[in-house]
Amino acid sequence: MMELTRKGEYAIRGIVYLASCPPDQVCLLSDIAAAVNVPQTFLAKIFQQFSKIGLVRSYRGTGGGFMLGRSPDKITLLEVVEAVEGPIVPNRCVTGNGECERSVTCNVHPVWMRVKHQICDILAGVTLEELARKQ
Amino acid sequence: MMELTRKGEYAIRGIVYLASCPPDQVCLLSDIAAAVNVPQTFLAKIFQQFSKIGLVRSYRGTGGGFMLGRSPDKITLLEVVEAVEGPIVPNRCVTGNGECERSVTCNVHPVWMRVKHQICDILAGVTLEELARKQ
DNA sequence: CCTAAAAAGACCATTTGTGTCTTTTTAGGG
DNA sequence: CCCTAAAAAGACACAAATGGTCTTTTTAGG
Repeated sequence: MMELTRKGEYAIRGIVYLASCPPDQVCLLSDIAAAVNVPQTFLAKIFQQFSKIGLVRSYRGTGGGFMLGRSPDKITLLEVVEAVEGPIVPNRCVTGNGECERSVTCNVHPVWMRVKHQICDILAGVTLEELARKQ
Repeated sequence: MMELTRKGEYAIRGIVYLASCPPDQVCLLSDIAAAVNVPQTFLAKIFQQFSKIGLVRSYRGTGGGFMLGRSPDKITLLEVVEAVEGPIVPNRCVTGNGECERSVTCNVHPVWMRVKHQICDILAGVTLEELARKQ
């Protein structure tokens, strides 16, 4: 359980690759897809989403491609993951949209809150710059 | 993402209810299902699984039903969740079955390891006894 | 214009989730 | 020894999510 989907994996691979490129270099989708071993059309979908929220910038036409929307040390892993997988919500109880009438008396509720916050803290503490840095 | 399924939710509700019953009381499946508001046939499936690994004990025939397999302070939330949802694995990389040829060079890998351990630590620190305790 | 590239949207197959239904086994009580 | 109440087991079914592909459209450079 608690598993990232392929989409999530591919997204991370793709955007980390972008982060590892020289700043201001426009990368071809086909190059990125080949480099990180992800189906190109699938990665296209993912990057289109990212582009809408400014995580990456896209350029159309000849010489087009993708680059990061911001400097890699300003993008956290949490942002990337949530952009592609939706918010980190271990349990329906903690979504906060009133779905759970048991939340008042439910002892499990605070446990999931702790889980959620721990995950978010960890992911928010990692930037693309760190992930792209060569070992 | 990272979301518990209904099955997981139902399982927790059901087994926490069992934990809140007097020890050695055999509970009717129909009573449990009604009390925690879960489809009876679905809960049956879940408890059958639990019974196989000793998390609950089942009794057939007249006067049959379910009770906890062990004292509630000896059962952790982690056990319950993993029994029903499978192991806590945020990423295929950390499953350890050699699927990820990138793990050596992958900077994301250790992050998911941290996530995994944090979740397990939290869930392992909570027992059914605590969850069943009235506030 | 022509070409290269991303954007957008339709489409589709497979898997997973969320159950139900039926039949079988087991156990207790009269 | 039946009868009944209960769980076990297994087949079935439908919906949603996952993991893509394909085609058409838009955009930009030369």
